Order: sequence, then structure tokens, then C-alpha cells
Amino acid sequence: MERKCNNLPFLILMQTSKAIHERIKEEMAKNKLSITEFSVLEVLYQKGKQTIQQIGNCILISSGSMTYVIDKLEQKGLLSRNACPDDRRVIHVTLTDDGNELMNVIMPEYHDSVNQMFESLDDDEAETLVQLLKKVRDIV
Amino acid sequence: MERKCNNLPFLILMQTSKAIHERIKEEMAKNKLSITEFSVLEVLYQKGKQTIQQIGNCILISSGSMTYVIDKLEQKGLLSRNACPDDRRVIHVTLTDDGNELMNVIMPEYHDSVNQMFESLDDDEAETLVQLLKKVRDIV
DNA sequence: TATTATTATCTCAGATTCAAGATAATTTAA
DNA sequence: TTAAATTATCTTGAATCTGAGATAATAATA
Repeated sequence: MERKCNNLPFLILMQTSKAIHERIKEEMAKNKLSITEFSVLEVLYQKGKQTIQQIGNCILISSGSMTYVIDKLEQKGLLSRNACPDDRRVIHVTLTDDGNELMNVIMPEYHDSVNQMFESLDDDEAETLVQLLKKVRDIV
Repeated sequence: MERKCNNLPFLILMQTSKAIHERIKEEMAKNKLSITEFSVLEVLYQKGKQTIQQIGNCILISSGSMTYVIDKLEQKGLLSRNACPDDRRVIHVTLTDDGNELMNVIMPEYHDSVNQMFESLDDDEAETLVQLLKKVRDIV
């Protein structure tokens, strides 16, 4: 009877992603943001105005959580809800000036931090890693 | 101004681990277990009797969450708490017969499922992936 | 037009998590 | 031996997440 999971790629992959997740969580705590909050801000920062559902699709959380996290960020003054004139069911969300300014500060730090985590890999290794991970990702 | 994260290894790594996590979550939902609950059972199944703290160290959640998840599993009759005779602060946790039987069923399914997710890689590729991930993990 | 289905968001209850502090037992050191 | 520090677990309260269902608007179809 095999009691222990001995699929090493699996174990190491999950360890690595967990470590990265924890590291980012700590970084974002410095800015008083949860990872979910940061993810929402990141989507808006990259793509500009989005509907709530578009954001939800990007970061894959439930509609109940979306309402909650958008509420929180609105209370912090980092984004604003705007009714859509064409479809009154829809709400557009955009970063406020404060939100944009905050992201202008946070994003370079975030990118540096992410790059640091992967700087032990040279270009070839990074490419290999991407190829192998894609093979796994696309089968899961 | 770089608004988008273009660190491809990072993005693909997080996508892959998230997909795997979701897949396992779905598998475990069939057994009416959350991933945290399964992780606790897995530790006990592998290592036998453990203290609450030992389990917590393995799966890295807070002591408050440990109490909660152990309570749930105890209510389901899958494990039992036992006072430690040598140190009355300590509580030993073991799988009940029901818990053991359940794990005897779940674990082979779980291993198959994990192996499936990685079967697109041959042995060389799996080894390369492990090496590259370790390089990242150990720097984070 | 009237009916039905779909869509987008919100509400709410319940589950899960963590942090801080409480409790109680043990170990260490004066 | 007593006091202080450490350790293991539990309690509590706040934060966050999910899922089910409500609401309201729009689209599709007869």
C-alpha cells in the first residue's frame, strides 16, 4: 500500500507556488492589501475600465466575493463603481486617481519582487520551465 | 510604465499550480472533504499518530484553524483526539478505523489523479522540471 | 406583445481562515 | 522551591470566501 505521494514534480511544484504565494502575500500586507484586492487592482491597472464580471473572470472568484472585495476597495477610495448607460444591469469599475497612484508605486516593487524570485534561472532555463509547465497545465 | 507582468515563468507557474489545486479540490469534494481536511488526513495516514502541532507544521496553517479542522474531522468520525499521558498539554491525533478505510479508498484515486496530471512529461522532463523548480523554490 | 431564458449584480447564511489572547502544563533558572 | 519563560491547545472575534437565491434588466422566441 502506497501511503506517501511520491510524485516529485507535483510536490515541488506545489511547494514552490505556495512559497511564492506567501511571499507576495507578505509584500502586499505592507500596502494593507490582500492578494485578492491586489489582483482586482492589477486587472484594472492593466486593462482600464472593466465590468465586475470581467474582473471576476480574470481572477476566478465567486460573484459574492467580487461584490465584497469591490466594496472594500471602494471604501478605501481606490476604485469607483459607475453605472453603464447602455445596460443597467452592468457596473463599470475604474481605478480612482488614488488607486492609480498607489499602483504606480506598488507595481514596480511587485515586478522587481517577482523577477527576483526567478532570477536564478537563465533565459534557456526559464524557457524550458515555461514549456514543461505548459505541458502540465494544458492537460490538467 | 510597465503595467503588465511579463514574467512568463511566474505567470505560467501560478496558472499551473492553481489549475492543479482546483482539480484536487473538485476530486476531494466528491468525498465531502475540503483540501485542508484531506491534508490533515494525509499526514496522519502517512505518519500515524501525530500531535496537533506536528500536523500544523506539515500543512502550515494557524493553530486556530487546526482546532477547527480537527473538530470537523472528529465530528465526522474520521479521527480521534487522545490525551498524551506524558504531557498533559499535548493531544495526540490518530485516524479512526473509518478514517483509515476512507483513506484506503481515497489515496489510490488521489495518486492516480496526480500522476495523470504529470503523465505528459517523460522521465527526463520530470527531472528537469524538478531541478528548475527547486532553484526557484530555494531562492524565494 | 407576452413569455421565457439569460445575464449581471447583490444579499445573506454558513464555512474557513487568521490573529490575539486565554488557559493550563511543563521546563528552566535563580 | 519559586518565579519566569516556554509550549500546546483552545477560544473568540474579525475578515474573507463560497453557494444559493433574490432582484432587476435585457434578449430571444412564440
